[in-house]
Amino acid sequence: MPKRADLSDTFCPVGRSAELLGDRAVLLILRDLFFGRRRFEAIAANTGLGPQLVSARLKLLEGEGVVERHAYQDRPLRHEYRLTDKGKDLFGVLYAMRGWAERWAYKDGETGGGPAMRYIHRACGSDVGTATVCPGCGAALGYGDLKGDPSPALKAEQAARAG
Amino acid sequence: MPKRADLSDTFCPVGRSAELLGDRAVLLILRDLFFGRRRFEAIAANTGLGPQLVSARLKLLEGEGVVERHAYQDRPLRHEYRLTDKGKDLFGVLYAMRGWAERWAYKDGETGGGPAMRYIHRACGSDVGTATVCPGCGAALGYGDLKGDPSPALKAEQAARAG
DNA sequence: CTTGTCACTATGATTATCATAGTTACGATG
DNA sequence: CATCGTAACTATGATAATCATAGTGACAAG
Repeated sequence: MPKRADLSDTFCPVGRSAELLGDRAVLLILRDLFFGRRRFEAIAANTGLGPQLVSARLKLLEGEGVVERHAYQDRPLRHEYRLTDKGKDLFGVLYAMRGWAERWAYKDGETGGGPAMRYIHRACGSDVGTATVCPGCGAALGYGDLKGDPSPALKAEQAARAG
Repeated sequence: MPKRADLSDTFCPVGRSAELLGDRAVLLILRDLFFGRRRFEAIAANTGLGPQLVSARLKLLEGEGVVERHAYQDRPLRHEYRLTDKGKDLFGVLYAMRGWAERWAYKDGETGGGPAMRYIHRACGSDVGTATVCPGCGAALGYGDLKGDPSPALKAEQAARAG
């Protein structure tokens, strides 16, 4: 493609976010990072993206201050990727995407009755459904407040991709 | 690009959303639709996207049931685009993106002190900041509950693009 | 000293994107 | 009645991002 117009200097906040988030690969990598996958190969395998794309996007995310490269061993030198505070704060976006998909993107019965991914409010134990506020205790929900529980179908899919 | 892997049959809800939302043009068009721009030319002008891209993405969004084409006059025949209920339900995603950008994507003073886009809770009049729950009355916030108020800088930028 | 793992980089074919220009249908202006 | 203007597109060609596949470097284990 030709060089796309730069949105990083627009005053519109959605435009600024779109510059980073309007990209399939970025979204999938962030999802995996939130899911706890920190290693390059694990991310590449689960997302199905080629190593070149994963590499490019992780560099981009690092440059944006959303992700940090961290050596987890010295001999041989190996790195893992972690979300920074700025990165963790993107949880609201991914959680909203998940909520929308749970409500609209599945055929009846496709997930076996429940959601593809259940979230439990750690503090009170309630299943929060797709709400932004805990239906049990009324608290606002952020990353860290929630415990994800993938459905059997989702778990099987991920296991298959991990090879 | 080569044909990218299809994510519409993954069990991961973020993956399904990413198939649609992991695209700059889609995000910008949705933003404009939420902002009240319904006409093709208005969207093309404000987003800065070429007519071919706008056309392709509106067709995609229509096919996904997110947008509806609606004739607003007969002679000559003219169409406008409106969000369906499924489309309006994407507000949470765009709102989360806006919140993240307001918190992280601006340099100090760049917006003149306040947010680039203020949101007021219609029911109680509170400025909601970037919260998902009204800080004034505690209600959960959705599209329709909020009244957007662009900062002078953002208003000027949009006026300039409208030509 | 061959095999395996991890984190990448290199290469080449494919195709989406952009900028620009053109089209269709109509109404209004001169 | 011929041109101009507007809205909503479609057509064309150059450019560049993406994918699949293969290869690299550093080390450890067998």
